[in-house]
Amino acid sequence: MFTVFTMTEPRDRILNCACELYLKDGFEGFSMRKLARRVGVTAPALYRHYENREKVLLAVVGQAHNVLARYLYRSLAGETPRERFARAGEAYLDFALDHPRYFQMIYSFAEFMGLDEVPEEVAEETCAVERFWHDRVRECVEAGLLRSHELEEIGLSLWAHAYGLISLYLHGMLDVPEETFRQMYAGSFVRLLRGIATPAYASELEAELEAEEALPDAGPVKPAAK
Amino acid sequence: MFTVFTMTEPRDRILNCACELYLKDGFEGFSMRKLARRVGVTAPALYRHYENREKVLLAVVGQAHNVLARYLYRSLAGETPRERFARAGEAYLDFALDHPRYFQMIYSFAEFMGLDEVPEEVAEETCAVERFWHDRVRECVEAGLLRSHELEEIGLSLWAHAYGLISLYLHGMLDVPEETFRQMYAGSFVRLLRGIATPAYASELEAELEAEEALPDAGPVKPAAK
DNA sequence: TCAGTCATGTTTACAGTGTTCACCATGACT
DNA sequence: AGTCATGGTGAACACTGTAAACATGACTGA
Repeated sequence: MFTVFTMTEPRDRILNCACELYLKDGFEGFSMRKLARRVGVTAPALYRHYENREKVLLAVVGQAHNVLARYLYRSLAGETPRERFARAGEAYLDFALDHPRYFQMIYSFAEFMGLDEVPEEVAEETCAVERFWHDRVRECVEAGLLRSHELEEIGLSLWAHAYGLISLYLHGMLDVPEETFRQMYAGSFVRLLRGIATPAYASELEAELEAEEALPDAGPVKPAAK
Repeated sequence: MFTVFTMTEPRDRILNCACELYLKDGFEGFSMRKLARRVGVTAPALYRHYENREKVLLAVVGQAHNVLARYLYRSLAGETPRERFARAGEAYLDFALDHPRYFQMIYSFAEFMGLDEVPEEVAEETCAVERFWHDRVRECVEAGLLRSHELEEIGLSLWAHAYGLISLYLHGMLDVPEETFRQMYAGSFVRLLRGIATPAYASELEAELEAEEALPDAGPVKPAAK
């Protein structure tokens, strides 16, 4: 028995194919019959392993969250709170640009399925992302970089801002090339940062901005990340 | 001929019913046969007036944009740039909370339909919203409230931030009651505002914040709107 | 060895979808 | 009176998600 594929549990084989199919055809093009063909089986067989289409896609959302978690986790390799913070912002962007369909899936699943409540599992995983942001903020508050007022809500501001920018871009509302968007993301990040930074850190950012303006074309793209 | 309804063009009757149906059943529940029943006609008849389902929904997106435009337009009644700016932020929020389905439709249409390009008409109308924000920002820059650097991108920051917050809330990711969310929106708005305000306006905001903290429960909910 | 059970598949079927086609009524204009 | 566009109909096609009934083959206990 050297063939790994036939060894894998049917549930996992289906999930793998479901991810492939979703990433290729998107939500609209995802049908149980197509999935079955890909798995090499007829459609009703899938119902032995997943209750229905919704549950299959729910599993795909889980995968999407796993991938996001890997990206975010990597940012913890940063050595200072400040660096971890900046890297987390980049990681979130990288995830969204590398896996746009996963990004959309994470946030639009309920909308797509026509549910008016987000399923428990999804809500939990989303909550984890929120906590991750919150931890990065708390660290920076303790390091004297960010204001301590409304600690809870600062994380939300950052999250919403990043999500909003990315979402508008992915929805095709911005109509700029990817590299340009990365710069806009970084720039916008700094603007928000100025609003939540302690006076000390804010004036530091200010200095970086002025230095950048002195040599406008050669300046660093992401001052906050340095 | 006193009956207005039978006088209206069939295209408009269909559009009206389509809006009703979409607002009631959402995207997932929107079918041509249901629409036909509502109009009082069989499904194929609809194709005399609209090329296909996509075009019908495109018309609904147009309606959604009209409603948004009305909300934004009202904010122009503000007497100073600063007030118009604050009112625009409120109007955007009001629209989203009053018509969540329209709000989602505006930004998720292409995603829902499985298109990878946003249709021309939608792109244009979205562009108009962006310009509206841009105008509010420009006014405030000229009035010495907002920094003049990166004028273009400041509008984007504001738009993305507002969109992100609202979108997360509507997707059920925030799990707070509406009134709480309104306060979070206002608070987050001020945080970003601090990052894009001129030093003079920023210190003014700072003063308001401190005043609010002096009497934490009785303070105004939206200092930026006053 | 044999009967039984369980996991996993298949075939068939149903109701619903978007859309097309061939056909038919009606009312306006030549 | 005849023509023609307008706006409707019913039947049909190729899909969809999903349920019910049935088949098969591996594993188990007697």
